[in-house]
Amino acid sequence: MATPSAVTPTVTPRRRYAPGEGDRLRQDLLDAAGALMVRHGDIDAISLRSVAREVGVSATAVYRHFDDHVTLLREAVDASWADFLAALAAAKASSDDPYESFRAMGEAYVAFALDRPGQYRVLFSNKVDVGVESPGGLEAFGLLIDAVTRILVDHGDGRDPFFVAVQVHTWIHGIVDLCGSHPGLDWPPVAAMLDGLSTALRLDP
Amino acid sequence: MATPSAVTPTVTPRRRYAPGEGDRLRQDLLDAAGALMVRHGDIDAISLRSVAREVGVSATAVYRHFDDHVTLLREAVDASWADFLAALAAAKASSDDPYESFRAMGEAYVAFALDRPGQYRVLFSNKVDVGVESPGGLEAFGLLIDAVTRILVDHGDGRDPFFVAVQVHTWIHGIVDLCGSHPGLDWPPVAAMLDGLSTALRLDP
DNA sequence: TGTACATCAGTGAACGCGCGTTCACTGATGTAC
DNA sequence: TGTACATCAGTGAACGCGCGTTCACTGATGTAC
Repeated sequence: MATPSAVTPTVTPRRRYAPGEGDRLRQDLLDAAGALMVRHGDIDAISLRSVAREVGVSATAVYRHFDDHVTLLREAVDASWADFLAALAAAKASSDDPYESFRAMGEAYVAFALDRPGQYRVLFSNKVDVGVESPGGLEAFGLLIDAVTRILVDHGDGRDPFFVAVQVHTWIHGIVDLCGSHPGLDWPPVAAMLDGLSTALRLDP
Repeated sequence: MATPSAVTPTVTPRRRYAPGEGDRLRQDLLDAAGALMVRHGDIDAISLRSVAREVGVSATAVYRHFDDHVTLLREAVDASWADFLAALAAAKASSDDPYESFRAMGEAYVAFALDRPGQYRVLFSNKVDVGVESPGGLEAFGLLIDAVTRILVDHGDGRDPFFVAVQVHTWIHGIVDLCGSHPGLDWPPVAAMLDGLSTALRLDP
């Protein structure tokens, strides 16, 4: 048996950034933490050393850019919220029609949650003992209230937009969280579930 | 300053079980694991040593009753499913009226989830990389399909009971998971959300 | 183009900790007499 | 009632591991000449 990779090792060593470019490692670390979130779906499973390993750097190098482990994770979570918010905002702005805009938001929400269930879980299924609320979540919820309000106004529907938005959010969260957590079961198609949601909540055109 | 507890230590040492009674420690360990689930809401946070510590026993003692760490946790999760199932079944059987029975199930579901959010999370918000489906979950879902079917029949409603049961489950899961994960936000009252659910899904009398 | 050098991106050894698991053991208990 | 003893519930030290964090350091890079 020849060992063909004896000369060319499988892991090419990382090239260090040039002086002045060192801050790029900071972004690499945040990206790596995001990738680990996607893979593990549990923020507690993301160690400082695993992030460094993912980038190909020693654990000590992390301390050049972040105060400590929790600071790194906090920033990575904030970046995930920004991703999520951007996806939702783009979907919302994709149409002037309230119904199409709402529907696009729902699809973007579901797509984000099912494409990256781990990352979604980190954002929305936080630990019981977490204390602080993320501003990203509130901002995303604001987008939803706005979209629902436009539909209710269009319908001349007197329901409370906040309450209906909570209904939409709890339901859609339940759909993606259960489907994402138990992909082995044969759920109805997501599109059918979204149709069922907007019909039941009378948010159809 | 006197130290009044110098003679009577705060932690009274555990009395060992008598010969022949040793199996009782097994139940104590499962109970302790359940208590830690309630507290942490994350099965990965429950170490073998923490369960032993909770009971007041050395880590080694666990091995007299369980093969290893994962066997202990698996049995503890199974016991939690049994708890949940029993609560749901009792609520279902509490009335012959399909609507009252359904409503009682909903309230029992919510009560379980909000009283013990950690335990609920362990059961329903499993990790992304978990492989096996629990039979307890399927059995509980069977109860729900049955309850929904009775209402649809009573209504002469032709909808697919499975689909409607999935709608109920996803929604109610979303409600308790979001409310449980973010208790700091001012959600509408749970009773109002349950009313909204049965109205929107036309499961009212 | 060639070389000396200061900068600063990144390293590697070490620490104390909690973990799962093993091993040989200890000593409280109920029972037989 | 009193004592010797076998049983077996539970212990404590030890292991190798990955973790977060610290410390003193190294050596690749771009630049000045």
